[in-house]
Amino acid sequence: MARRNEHSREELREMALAAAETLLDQQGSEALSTRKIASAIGYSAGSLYQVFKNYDDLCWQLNQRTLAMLLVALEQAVASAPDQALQQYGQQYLAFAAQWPQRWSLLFEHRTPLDLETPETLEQAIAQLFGKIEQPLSQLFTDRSAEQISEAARTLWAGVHGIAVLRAHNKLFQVQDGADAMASTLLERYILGWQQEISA
Amino acid sequence: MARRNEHSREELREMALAAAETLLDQQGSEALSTRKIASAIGYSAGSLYQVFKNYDDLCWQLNQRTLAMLLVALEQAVASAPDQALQQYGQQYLAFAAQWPQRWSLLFEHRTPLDLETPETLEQAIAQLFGKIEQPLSQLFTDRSAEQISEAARTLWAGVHGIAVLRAHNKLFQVQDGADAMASTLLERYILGWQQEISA
DNA sequence: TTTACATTCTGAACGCTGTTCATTATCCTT
DNA sequence: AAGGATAATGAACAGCGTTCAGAATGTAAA
Repeated sequence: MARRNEHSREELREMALAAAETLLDQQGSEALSTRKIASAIGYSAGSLYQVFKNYDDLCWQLNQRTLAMLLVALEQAVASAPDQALQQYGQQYLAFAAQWPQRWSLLFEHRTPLDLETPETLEQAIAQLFGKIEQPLSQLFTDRSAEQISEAARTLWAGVHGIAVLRAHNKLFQVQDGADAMASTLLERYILGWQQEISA
Repeated sequence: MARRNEHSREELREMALAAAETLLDQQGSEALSTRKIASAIGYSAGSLYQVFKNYDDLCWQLNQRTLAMLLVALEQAVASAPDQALQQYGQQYLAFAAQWPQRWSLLFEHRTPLDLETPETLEQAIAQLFGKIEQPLSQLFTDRSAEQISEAARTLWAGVHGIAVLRAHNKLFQVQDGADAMASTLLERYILGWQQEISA
């Protein structure tokens, strides 16, 4: 038996999540399992239940880390013009989905089983993500209401997300960087069209 | 033991798929299993393997039926103006995803395990779907190349799909019909913006 | 009609999954 | 050193997809 108290609760949690991420990256979410994770850190599967409520909880915590990574990646975007900022967010999002396909997939594959609600921290992270998009949008459309800005932010993010989803799931995109161009034109034309709407 | 030859191969296949659809609609893809499907039609799980190569194959055939349904649903759209046709396609797509959430989810949840390639019939159905969107687009943008039309079709469909995905996965949409409005403005502004681009 | 063959179908088995829990092993305190 | 607390295990359970020997049934030949 492994030495008792060899690792603290927090250490065990960190080790398990790190091992899970490695396994996830290398073999995909299908190959993830409590036994494999536990074995990778020299513990038995049962021990994980001291740190995680269940397998779903483990996935939520993985997703939380992924979302934190995504937010950091989006911080990298620096642009003077607000439309450039939106473009950069879009490209960063697509790049992140391409760099961490398995972790990013887990973010959306993993559906809440209805009896468990989405953790609050996850919702906060998502709200933070939307806030980032709303900022340049409100700079571009100063005369629009907060609701309209919010709706536009969700629409544009959904659009870019849809592009990432289709790229990840199948081979609808012959050209590798087709997604980048698609997101770019989507954002450009949406903004242009909205401005047209206003001036009309 | 069940009577031999009580049902033909084709009957058995049809019964299994119908039972699977019922199970899927009522309990979701997580609850789907070979044993449950077989039990629902009075057979044992092993018998399914006379009709399906494996569970993945069963899912592919389910998805094929769902895609056929979707195509039929999109046929319902009739509009004189091409921009109205696009709007109707978008609304029909969102309506379909809302009416058959589980079947629609299975279409995209179910990832190919890499060793099996996507069935050709499925790819044909997807190509058919894109063709539908390209038609009104090419009417609106007669001076654009086929590649540009194709890219725009994929972009717009990805955008609407992204909206449907986000609505299906969580509660980012307080208002129930928020998705409809989002898809509508997405299409409208994209088209407007693209026209603006051309005239520039 | 009876026998022989061919096919359909089952049910047990295998290895996997998440999860629980009595038991064991270890540490800490008295 | 003894005893209590607890960390960790490993067997167990029910479920999963999948396989396959054997049983059950239909069909055709003798």
